[in-house]
Amino acid sequence: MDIKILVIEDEEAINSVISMSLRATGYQVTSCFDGDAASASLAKRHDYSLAVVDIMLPGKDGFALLPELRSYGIPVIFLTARGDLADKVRGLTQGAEDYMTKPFEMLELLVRIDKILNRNSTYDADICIRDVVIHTQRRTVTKNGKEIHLKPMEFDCLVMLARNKNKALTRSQLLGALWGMEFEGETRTVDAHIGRIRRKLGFEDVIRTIPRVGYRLEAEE
Amino acid sequence: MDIKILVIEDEEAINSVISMSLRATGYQVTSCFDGDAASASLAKRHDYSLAVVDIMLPGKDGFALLPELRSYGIPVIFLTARGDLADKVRGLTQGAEDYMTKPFEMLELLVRIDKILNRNSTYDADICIRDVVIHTQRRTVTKNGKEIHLKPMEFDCLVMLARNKNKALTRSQLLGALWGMEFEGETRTVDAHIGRIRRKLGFEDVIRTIPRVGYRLEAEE
DNA sequence: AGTTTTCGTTACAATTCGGTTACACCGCAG
DNA sequence: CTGCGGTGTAACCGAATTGTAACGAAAACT
Repeated sequence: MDIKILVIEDEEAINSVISMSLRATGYQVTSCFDGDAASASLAKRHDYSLAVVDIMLPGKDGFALLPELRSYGIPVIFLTARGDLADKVRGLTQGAEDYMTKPFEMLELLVRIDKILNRNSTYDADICIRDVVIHTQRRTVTKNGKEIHLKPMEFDCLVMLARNKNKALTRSQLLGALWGMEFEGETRTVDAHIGRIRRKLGFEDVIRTIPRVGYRLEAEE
Repeated sequence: MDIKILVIEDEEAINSVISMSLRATGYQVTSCFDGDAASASLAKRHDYSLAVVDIMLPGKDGFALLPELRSYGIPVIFLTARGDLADKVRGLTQGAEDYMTKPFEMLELLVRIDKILNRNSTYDADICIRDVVIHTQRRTVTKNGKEIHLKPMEFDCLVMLARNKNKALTRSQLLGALWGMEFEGETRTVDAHIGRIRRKLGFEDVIRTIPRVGYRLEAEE
Protein backbone atom coordinates (compact mmCIF):
# COMPACT_ATOMS: atom_id res chain seq x y z
CA MET A 1 0.00 0.00 0.00
CA ASP A 2 1.70 3.10 1.24
CA ILE A 3 -0.77 5.64 -0.05
CA LYS A 4 -0.50 9.06 1.51
CA ILE A 5 -3.52 11.29 1.98
CA LEU A 6 -3.50 14.87 3.18
CA VAL A 7 -6.48 16.03 5.26
CA ILE A 8 -6.96 19.78 5.65
CA GLU A 9 -9.87 20.58 7.94
CA ASP A 10 -10.02 23.03 10.82
CA GLU A 11 -12.83 21.49 12.84
CA GLU A 12 -10.97 19.12 15.07
CA ALA A 13 -13.80 16.67 15.49
CA ILE A 14 -14.30 16.24 11.77
CA ASN A 15 -10.61 16.15 11.05
CA SER A 16 -10.09 13.39 13.53
CA VAL A 17 -13.03 11.33 12.32
CA ILE A 18 -11.75 11.50 8.77
CA SER A 19 -8.16 10.82 9.69
CA MET A 20 -9.01 7.87 11.91
CA SER A 21 -11.25 6.28 9.33
CA LEU A 22 -8.65 6.67 6.64
CA ARG A 23 -5.95 5.22 8.85
CA ALA A 24 -8.24 2.33 9.73
CA THR A 25 -8.66 1.69 6.02
CA GLY A 26 -4.91 1.50 5.61
CA TYR A 27 -3.94 4.89 4.26
CA GLN A 28 -1.13 6.98 5.62
CA VAL A 29 -2.63 10.28 6.76
CA THR A 30 -1.25 13.74 7.42
CA SER A 31 -3.56 16.24 9.11
CA CYS A 32 -3.49 20.01 8.84
CA PHE A 33 -5.77 22.43 10.64
CA ASP A 34 -5.29 25.58 8.64
CA GLY A 35 -4.36 26.62 5.13
CA ASP A 36 -1.00 28.12 5.93
CA ALA A 37 0.19 25.03 7.73
CA ALA A 38 -0.96 22.94 4.80
CA SER A 39 0.90 25.19 2.42
CA ALA A 40 4.08 24.97 4.44
CA SER A 41 3.76 21.23 4.77
CA LEU A 42 3.27 20.87 1.03
CA ALA A 43 6.43 22.79 0.30
CA LYS A 44 8.39 20.10 2.10
CA ARG A 45 6.50 17.04 0.99
CA HIS A 46 4.17 16.67 -1.91
CA ASP A 47 3.99 13.01 -2.71
CA TYR A 48 0.38 12.66 -1.61
CA SER A 49 -1.98 10.62 -3.71
CA LEU A 50 -4.96 12.71 -2.67
CA ALA A 51 -6.03 15.66 -0.53
CA VAL A 52 -9.32 16.09 1.33
CA VAL A 53 -9.75 19.83 1.78
CA ASP A 54 -12.34 21.90 3.59
CA ILE A 55 -13.06 25.08 1.68
CA MET A 56 -13.56 27.25 4.73
CA LEU A 57 -10.22 27.39 6.49
CA PRO A 58 -8.27 29.82 8.63
CA GLY A 59 -5.35 31.23 6.70
CA LYS A 60 -5.38 30.23 3.06
CA ASP A 61 -8.77 28.83 2.15
CA GLY A 62 -9.41 25.79 0.01
CA PHE A 63 -9.54 27.70 -3.24
CA ALA A 64 -6.26 29.38 -2.48
CA LEU A 65 -4.65 25.98 -1.92
CA LEU A 66 -5.97 24.51 -5.15
CA PRO A 67 -3.25 25.90 -7.44
CA GLU A 68 -0.52 24.47 -5.25
CA LEU A 69 -2.15 21.09 -5.05
CA ARG A 70 -2.70 21.03 -8.78
CA SER A 71 0.87 21.93 -9.50
CA TYR A 72 1.96 18.86 -7.59
CA GLY A 73 -0.61 16.78 -9.42
CA ILE A 74 -2.54 15.95 -6.26
CA PRO A 75 -6.25 15.31 -6.85
CA VAL A 76 -8.58 17.10 -4.45
CA ILE A 77 -11.89 16.34 -2.80
CA PHE A 78 -13.52 19.47 -1.42
CA LEU A 79 -15.70 19.60 1.67
CA THR A 80 -18.16 22.33 2.42
CA ALA A 81 -21.30 23.21 4.31
CA ARG A 82 -24.59 22.17 2.78
CA GLY A 83 -26.12 24.01 -0.07
CA ASP A 84 -23.28 26.23 -1.02
CA LEU A 85 -23.91 25.79 -4.71
CA ALA A 86 -21.68 28.63 -5.85
CA ASP A 87 -18.70 27.11 -4.06
CA LYS A 88 -19.54 23.73 -5.43
CA VAL A 89 -19.52 24.97 -9.00
CA ARG A 90 -16.41 27.00 -8.51
CA GLY A 91 -14.56 24.11 -6.91
CA LEU A 92 -15.38 21.65 -9.62
CA THR A 93 -14.66 23.97 -12.51
CA GLN A 94 -11.39 25.09 -11.04
CA GLY A 95 -10.13 21.58 -10.90
CA ALA A 96 -11.27 19.68 -7.83
CA GLU A 97 -11.83 16.02 -8.55
CA ASP A 98 -14.93 15.74 -6.42
CA TYR A 99 -17.02 17.47 -3.86
CA MET A 100 -18.89 16.51 -0.71
CA THR A 101 -21.25 18.51 1.44
CA LYS A 102 -21.19 18.26 5.20
CA PRO A 103 -22.58 16.43 6.98
CA PHE A 104 -21.65 13.39 4.92
CA GLU A 105 -21.38 9.69 5.45
CA MET A 106 -17.86 8.47 6.00
CA LEU A 107 -18.54 5.43 3.88
CA GLU A 108 -19.40 7.57 0.91
CA LEU A 109 -16.21 9.56 1.29
CA LEU A 110 -14.23 6.32 1.39
CA VAL A 111 -15.88 5.12 -1.77
CA ARG A 112 -15.20 8.35 -3.59
CA ILE A 113 -11.59 8.35 -2.45
CA ASP A 114 -11.24 4.81 -3.65
CA LYS A 115 -12.67 5.81 -6.99
CA ILE A 116 -10.26 8.65 -7.50
CA LEU A 117 -7.28 6.60 -6.46
CA ASN A 118 -8.23 3.88 -8.87
CA ARG A 119 -8.67 6.39 -11.63
CA ASN A 120 -5.10 7.57 -11.21
CA SER A 121 -3.88 4.11 -10.41
CA THR A 122 -0.80 2.22 -11.52
CA TYR A 123 0.92 4.17 -8.84
CA ASP A 124 3.03 1.86 -6.82
CA ALA A 125 3.60 -0.65 -9.57
CA ASP A 126 7.05 -1.26 -10.96
CA ILE A 127 7.71 0.27 -14.32
CA CYS A 128 9.64 -1.48 -17.07
CA ILE A 129 11.44 0.20 -19.91
CA ARG A 130 13.51 -2.02 -22.14
CA ASP A 131 15.94 -3.83 -19.87
CA VAL A 132 15.40 -1.38 -17.03
CA VAL A 133 12.99 -1.88 -14.14
CA ILE A 134 12.05 0.92 -11.79
CA HIS A 135 10.99 -0.35 -8.38
CA THR A 136 9.01 2.65 -7.28
CA GLN A 137 8.42 1.34 -3.81
CA ARG A 138 11.99 0.36 -3.05
CA ARG A 139 13.23 3.39 -4.92
CA THR A 140 15.78 1.37 -6.81
CA VAL A 141 16.53 0.77 -10.44
CA THR A 142 17.91 -2.33 -12.07
CA LYS A 143 19.24 -2.84 -15.58
CA ASN A 144 19.43 -6.45 -16.68
CA GLY A 145 18.87 -7.37 -13.07
CA LYS A 146 21.89 -5.44 -11.91
CA GLU A 147 21.22 -2.53 -9.61
CA ILE A 148 22.18 0.90 -10.82
CA HIS A 149 22.60 3.56 -8.21
CA LEU A 150 20.57 6.69 -8.92
CA LYS A 151 20.69 9.74 -6.73
CA PRO A 152 17.37 10.74 -5.16
CA MET A 153 16.72 13.59 -7.52
CA GLU A 154 17.67 11.53 -10.52
CA PHE A 155 15.32 8.81 -9.40
CA ASP A 156 12.38 11.17 -8.99
CA CYS A 157 13.08 12.68 -12.34
CA LEU A 158 13.13 9.29 -13.98
CA VAL A 159 9.88 8.27 -12.32
CA MET A 160 8.20 11.45 -13.47
CA LEU A 161 9.25 10.75 -17.03
CA ALA A 162 8.30 7.10 -16.78
CA ARG A 163 4.85 7.85 -15.41
CA ASN A 164 4.31 10.04 -18.43
CA LYS A 165 5.59 7.67 -21.07
CA ASN A 166 5.47 9.07 -24.54
CA LYS A 167 4.36 12.45 -23.34
CA ALA A 168 6.42 15.52 -23.89
CA LEU A 169 7.22 17.16 -20.56
CA THR A 170 8.42 20.72 -20.43
CA ARG A 171 11.34 21.72 -18.27
CA SER A 172 8.99 23.77 -16.11
CA GLN A 173 6.68 20.82 -15.64
CA LEU A 174 9.59 18.75 -14.44
CA LEU A 175 10.88 21.53 -12.24
CA GLY A 176 7.42 22.09 -10.80
CA ALA A 177 6.81 18.44 -10.08
CA LEU A 178 10.17 17.71 -8.56
CA TRP A 179 11.19 20.91 -6.88
CA GLY A 180 7.86 22.55 -6.14
CA MET A 181 6.38 25.29 -8.15
CA GLU A 182 7.78 28.12 -6.06
CA PHE A 183 11.25 26.92 -6.86
CA GLU A 184 13.00 29.49 -8.93
CA GLY A 185 16.02 27.96 -10.45
CA GLU A 186 17.70 27.54 -13.74
CA THR A 187 15.88 25.23 -16.05
CA ARG A 188 19.28 24.07 -17.20
CA THR A 189 19.40 22.12 -13.96
CA VAL A 190 16.96 19.72 -15.54
CA ASP A 191 19.30 19.15 -18.44
CA ALA A 192 22.10 18.20 -16.13
CA HIS A 193 19.99 15.57 -14.39
CA ILE A 194 18.68 14.17 -17.62
CA GLY A 195 22.22 13.87 -18.86
CA ARG A 196 23.27 11.84 -15.84
CA ILE A 197 20.23 9.58 -16.06
CA ARG A 198 20.89 8.96 -19.72
CA ARG A 199 24.46 8.00 -19.13
CA LYS A 200 23.79 5.73 -16.18
CA LEU A 201 21.01 3.79 -17.88
CA GLY A 202 22.15 3.97 -21.46
CA PHE A 203 19.01 5.90 -22.25
CA GLU A 204 20.59 8.18 -24.81
CA ASP A 205 17.87 7.31 -27.30
CA VAL A 206 15.09 6.42 -24.86
CA ILE A 207 14.86 9.84 -23.33
CA ARG A 208 14.38 12.03 -26.34
CA THR A 209 15.11 15.71 -26.37
CA ILE A 210 12.32 17.87 -27.63
CA PRO A 211 14.01 21.03 -28.77
CA ARG A 212 12.80 24.19 -27.12
CA VAL A 213 10.35 22.20 -25.01
CA GLY A 214 11.76 19.51 -22.80
CA TYR A 215 12.06 15.75 -22.80
CA ARG A 216 10.07 12.63 -23.53
CA LEU A 217 10.66 9.07 -22.42
CA GLU A 218 9.81 6.68 -25.21
CA ALA A 219 8.57 3.18 -24.61
CA GLU A 220 6.04 0.83 -26.09
CA GLU A 221 3.06 0.49 -23.78
CA MET B 1 -19.91 20.10 -30.62
CA ASP B 2 -22.30 17.30 -31.39
CA ILE B 3 -22.22 15.58 -28.02
CA LYS B 4 -25.02 13.06 -27.38
CA ILE B 5 -26.37 12.43 -23.91
CA LEU B 6 -28.85 9.75 -22.91
CA VAL B 7 -31.31 10.58 -20.12
CA ILE B 8 -33.11 7.67 -18.47
CA GLU B 9 -35.63 8.84 -15.89
CA ASP B 10 -39.24 7.80 -15.40
CA GLU B 11 -40.59 10.90 -13.67
CA GLU B 12 -41.68 13.00 -16.59
CA ALA B 13 -41.22 16.32 -14.86
CA ILE B 14 -37.63 15.59 -13.92
CA ASN B 15 -36.83 14.03 -17.23
CA SER B 16 -38.05 17.03 -19.08
CA VAL B 17 -36.21 19.52 -16.87
CA ILE B 18 -32.97 17.67 -17.38
CA SER B 19 -33.45 17.22 -21.10
CA MET B 20 -34.38 20.82 -21.70
CA SER B 21 -31.47 22.15 -19.72
CA LEU B 22 -29.06 19.92 -21.53
CA ARG B 23 -30.45 20.92 -24.90
CA ALA B 24 -30.24 24.56 -23.91
CA THR B 25 -26.58 24.00 -23.11
CA GLY B 26 -26.03 22.63 -26.57
CA TYR B 27 -26.03 18.89 -26.08
CA GLN B 28 -28.02 16.49 -28.21
CA VAL B 29 -30.38 14.61 -25.90
CA THR B 30 -32.29 11.33 -26.11
CA SER B 31 -34.87 10.64 -23.41
CA CYS B 32 -36.07 7.28 -22.13
CA PHE B 33 -38.73 6.67 -19.52
CA ASP B 34 -38.06 3.10 -18.54
CA GLY B 35 -35.24 0.62 -18.45
CA ASP B 36 -36.45 -1.66 -21.19
CA ALA B 37 -36.89 1.18 -23.63
CA ALA B 38 -33.41 2.40 -22.78
CA SER B 39 -32.03 -1.05 -23.35
CA ALA B 40 -33.71 -1.33 -26.71
CA SER B 41 -32.59 2.10 -27.72
CA LEU B 42 -29.01 1.31 -26.76
CA ALA B 43 -29.01 -1.76 -28.94
CA LYS B 44 -29.55 0.47 -31.96
CA ARG B 45 -27.41 3.40 -31.06
CA HIS B 46 -24.66 3.62 -28.54
CA ASP B 47 -22.51 6.55 -29.49
CA TYR B 48 -23.47 8.55 -26.44
CA SER B 49 -20.83 10.48 -24.58
CA LEU B 50 -22.68 10.15 -21.30
CA ALA B 51 -25.83 8.75 -19.69
CA VAL B 52 -27.80 10.25 -16.80
CA VAL B 53 -29.65 7.35 -15.20
CA ASP B 54 -32.18 7.16 -12.40
CA ILE B 55 -31.66 4.05 -10.33
CA MET B 56 -35.35 3.43 -9.63
CA LEU B 57 -36.91 2.63 -12.98
CA PRO B 58 -39.78 0.56 -14.30
CA GLY B 59 -38.44 -2.42 -16.21
CA LYS B 60 -34.70 -2.78 -15.91
CA ASP B 61 -33.42 -0.61 -13.09
CA GLY B 62 -30.29 1.50 -13.16
CA PHE B 63 -28.01 -1.21 -11.85
CA ALA B 64 -29.24 -3.63 -14.46
CA LEU B 65 -28.45 -1.13 -17.17
CA LEU B 66 -24.96 -0.44 -15.93
CA PRO B 67 -23.25 -3.43 -17.57
CA GLU B 68 -24.69 -2.53 -20.96
CA LEU B 69 -23.63 1.08 -20.64
CA ARG B 70 -20.18 0.10 -19.50
CA SER B 71 -19.77 -2.32 -22.35
CA TYR B 72 -20.31 0.55 -24.76
CA GLY B 73 -17.89 2.68 -22.77
CA ILE B 74 -20.52 5.21 -21.82
CA PRO B 75 -19.85 6.96 -18.51
CA VAL B 76 -22.83 7.13 -16.16
CA ILE B 77 -24.16 9.60 -13.64
CA PHE B 78 -26.68 7.99 -11.29
CA LEU B 79 -29.65 9.76 -9.77
CA THR B 80 -31.43 8.59 -6.66
CA ALA B 81 -33.57 9.65 -3.75
CA ARG B 82 -31.91 11.27 -0.80
CA GLY B 83 -29.99 9.31 1.73
CA ASP B 84 -29.89 6.00 0.00
CA LEU B 85 -26.35 5.36 1.05
CA ALA B 86 -26.27 1.71 0.15
CA ASP B 87 -27.29 2.49 -3.42
CA LYS B 88 -24.75 5.24 -3.58
CA VAL B 89 -21.93 2.98 -2.57
CA ARG B 90 -23.07 0.22 -4.84
CA GLY B 91 -23.40 2.55 -7.78
CA LEU B 92 -19.98 4.06 -7.41
CA THR B 93 -18.17 0.83 -6.79
CA GLN B 94 -19.84 -0.88 -9.70
CA GLY B 95 -18.60 1.72 -12.09
CA ALA B 96 -20.77 4.81 -12.20
CA GLU B 97 -18.71 7.91 -12.84
CA ASP B 98 -20.69 10.03 -10.43
CA TYR B 99 -23.77 10.18 -8.34
CA MET B 100 -26.37 12.81 -7.46
CA THR B 101 -29.17 12.71 -4.94
CA LYS B 102 -32.54 14.18 -5.73
CA PRO B 103 -33.50 16.91 -5.39
CA PHE B 104 -30.41 18.46 -6.92
CA GLU B 105 -29.49 21.72 -8.51
CA MET B 106 -29.45 21.61 -12.28
CA LEU B 107 -26.34 23.76 -12.36
CA GLU B 108 -24.44 21.22 -10.33
CA LEU B 109 -25.46 18.44 -12.66
CA LEU B 110 -24.28 20.50 -15.61
CA VAL B 111 -20.92 21.09 -13.97
CA ARG B 112 -20.42 17.44 -13.17
CA ILE B 113 -21.38 16.45 -16.68
CA ASP B 114 -18.93 18.94 -18.03
CA LYS B 115 -16.25 17.53 -15.80
CA ILE B 116 -16.78 13.97 -16.93
CA LEU B 117 -16.85 14.96 -20.57
CA ASN B 118 -13.62 16.87 -20.16
CA ARG B 119 -12.02 13.99 -18.37
CA ASN B 120 -12.58 11.73 -21.34
CA SER B 121 -12.00 14.61 -23.61
CA THR B 122 -10.20 15.11 -26.79
CA TYR B 123 -8.31 18.29 -26.27
CA ASP B 124 -4.93 16.66 -26.40
CA ALA B 125 -6.15 13.91 -28.64
CA ASP B 126 -4.30 13.08 -31.79
CA ILE B 127 -5.33 14.91 -34.91
CA CYS B 128 -5.60 13.06 -38.21
CA ILE B 129 -5.31 14.61 -41.62
CA ARG B 130 -5.25 12.16 -44.52
CA ASP B 131 -2.38 9.78 -43.83
CA VAL B 132 -0.82 12.11 -41.29
CA VAL B 133 -1.34 11.88 -37.55
CA ILE B 134 -0.30 14.63 -35.16
CA HIS B 135 0.40 13.28 -31.69
CA THR B 136 -0.03 16.50 -29.78
CA GLN B 137 1.03 15.07 -26.45
CA ARG B 138 4.10 13.36 -27.77
CA ARG B 139 4.84 16.26 -30.05
CA THR B 140 5.51 13.97 -32.97
CA VAL B 141 4.06 13.57 -36.42
CA THR B 142 3.70 10.36 -38.39
CA LYS B 143 2.83 9.84 -42.04
CA ASN B 144 1.69 6.33 -42.85
CA GLY B 145 3.00 5.31 -39.48
CA LYS B 146 6.49 6.58 -40.21
CA GLU B 147 7.75 9.38 -38.03
CA ILE B 148 8.53 12.64 -39.72
CA HIS B 149 10.80 14.99 -37.89
CA LEU B 150 9.41 18.49 -37.57
CA LYS B 151 11.31 21.30 -35.98
CA PRO B 152 9.69 22.94 -32.94
CA MET B 153 8.37 25.94 -34.75
CA GLU B 154 7.12 23.86 -37.64
CA PHE B 155 5.29 21.58 -35.25
CA ASP B 156 3.60 24.43 -33.43
CA CYS B 157 2.66 26.00 -36.70
CA LEU B 158 1.12 22.76 -37.95
CA VAL B 159 -0.87 22.28 -34.76
CA MET B 160 -2.18 25.80 -35.00
CA LEU B 161 -3.39 25.15 -38.53
CA ALA B 162 -4.79 21.74 -37.65
CA ARG B 163 -6.72 23.06 -34.68
CA ASN B 164 -8.31 25.53 -37.04
CA LYS B 165 -9.17 23.15 -39.83
CA ASN B 166 -10.82 24.80 -42.81
CA LYS B 167 -10.37 28.24 -41.37
CA ALA B 168 -8.28 30.83 -43.08
CA LEU B 169 -5.53 32.12 -40.81
CA THR B 170 -3.77 35.35 -41.60
CA ARG B 171 -0.03 35.62 -41.41
CA SER B 172 -0.37 37.97 -38.46
CA GLN B 173 -2.61 35.53 -36.64
CA LEU B 174 -0.03 32.81 -37.05
CA LEU B 175 2.78 35.14 -36.07
CA GLY B 176 0.85 36.31 -33.03
CA ALA B 177 -0.05 32.83 -31.89
CA LEU B 178 3.36 31.30 -32.36
CA TRP B 179 5.76 34.12 -31.67
CA GLY B 180 3.78 36.27 -29.28
CA MET B 181 1.93 39.44 -30.04
CA GLU B 182 4.88 41.69 -29.50
CA PHE B 183 6.99 39.94 -32.08
CA GLU B 184 7.77 42.24 -34.94
CA GLY B 185 9.18 40.38 -37.84
CA GLU B 186 8.70 39.83 -41.49
CA THR B 187 5.49 38.03 -42.28
CA ARG B 188 7.42 36.24 -44.99
CA THR B 189 8.87 34.16 -42.20
CA VAL B 190 5.55 32.36 -42.07
CA ASP B 191 5.80 31.49 -45.73
CA ALA B 192 9.11 29.83 -45.19
CA HIS B 193 7.76 27.64 -42.42
CA ILE B 194 4.66 26.70 -44.34
CA GLY B 195 6.84 25.74 -47.23
CA ARG B 196 8.91 23.40 -45.13
CA ILE B 197 5.83 21.80 -43.58
CA ARG B 198 4.28 21.26 -46.98
CA ARG B 199 7.34 19.60 -48.33
CA LYS B 200 7.92 17.34 -45.36
CA LEU B 201 4.33 16.10 -45.20
CA GLY B 202 3.38 16.26 -48.83
CA PHE B 203 0.77 18.84 -47.94
CA GLU B 204 1.15 20.90 -51.09
CA ASP B 205 -2.59 20.72 -51.68
CA VAL B 206 -3.74 20.31 -48.08
CA ILE B 207 -2.42 23.63 -46.87
CA ARG B 208 -4.04 26.08 -49.25
CA THR B 209 -2.67 29.51 -49.91
CA ILE B 210 -5.19 32.29 -49.57
CA PRO B 211 -3.73 35.04 -51.72
CA ARG B 212 -3.05 38.30 -49.89
CA VAL B 213 -4.32 36.78 -46.64
CA GLY B 214 -2.63 33.68 -45.32
CA TYR B 215 -3.20 29.94 -45.25
CA ARG B 216 -5.87 27.35 -44.60
CA LEU B 217 -5.51 23.68 -43.81
CA GLU B 218 -8.22 21.71 -45.58
CA ALA B 219 -9.61 18.46 -44.27
CA GLU B 220 -12.94 16.75 -43.96
CA GLU B 221 -14.10 16.76 -40.35
C1' DA C 1 34.37 18.04 13.25
C1' DG C 2 35.56 15.47 9.27
C1' DT C 3 34.13 12.98 5.45
C1' DT C 4 31.13 11.80 1.85
C1' DT C 5 27.34 12.47 -0.99
C1' DT C 6 24.27 15.25 -3.38
C1' DC C 7 22.84 18.87 -6.27
C1' DG C 8 22.45 23.53 -8.44
C1' DT C 9 25.06 26.28 -11.26
C1' DT C 10 28.31 27.60 -14.72
C1' DA C 11 31.23 27.46 -18.77
C1' DC C 12 32.19 25.95 -23.24
C1' DA C 13 31.93 23.32 -27.40
C1' DA C 14 28.95 21.42 -30.69
C1' DT C 15 24.79 21.42 -32.63
C1' DT C 16 20.45 22.97 -34.13
C1' DC C 17 17.15 26.45 -35.15
C1' DG C 18 14.95 29.96 -37.61
C1' DG C 19 14.57 34.84 -39.49
C1' DT C 20 16.07 36.86 -43.35
C1' DT C 21 17.36 37.40 -47.94
C1' DA C 22 17.72 36.55 -52.75
C1' DC C 23 15.95 34.76 -56.64
C1' DA C 24 12.63 32.08 -59.48
C1' DC C 25 7.81 31.66 -60.51
C1' DC C 26 3.08 32.57 -61.42
C1' DG C 27 -1.07 35.05 -62.58
C1' DC C 28 -2.90 39.14 -63.99
C1' DA C 29 -3.64 43.85 -65.64
C1' DG C 30 -2.24 47.25 -68.64
C1' DC D 1 4.52 41.40 -74.22
C1' DT D 2 5.93 43.50 -70.05
C1' DG D 3 5.74 45.05 -65.38
C1' DC D 4 4.20 44.08 -60.83
C1' DG D 5 2.54 42.31 -56.57
C1' DG D 6 2.52 38.19 -54.33
C1' DT D 7 4.25 33.51 -53.39
C1' DG D 8 7.53 29.17 -53.29
C1' DT D 9 12.03 27.79 -52.01
C1' DA D 10 16.78 27.09 -51.01
C1' DA D 11 20.68 28.82 -48.64
C1' DC D 12 23.01 31.44 -45.18
C1' DC D 13 24.63 32.88 -40.78
C1' DG D 14 23.84 34.75 -36.34
C1' DA D 15 21.53 33.34 -32.31
C1' DA D 16 19.59 30.12 -29.35
C1' DT D 17 19.67 25.54 -27.43
C1' DT D 18 21.68 21.46 -25.73
C1' DG D 19 25.27 17.90 -23.83
C1' DT D 20 28.69 17.55 -20.66
C1' DA D 21 32.14 18.00 -17.37
C1' DA D 22 33.75 20.46 -13.53
C1' DC D 23 33.14 23.14 -9.41
C1' DG D 24 31.79 24.37 -4.99
C1' DA D 25 28.14 25.00 -1.59
C1' DA D 26 25.11 22.63 1.20
C1' DA D 27 23.39 18.64 3.34
C1' DA D 28 23.83 14.11 5.17
C1' DC D 29 26.25 10.95 7.45
C1' DT D 30 29.94 9.11 10.85
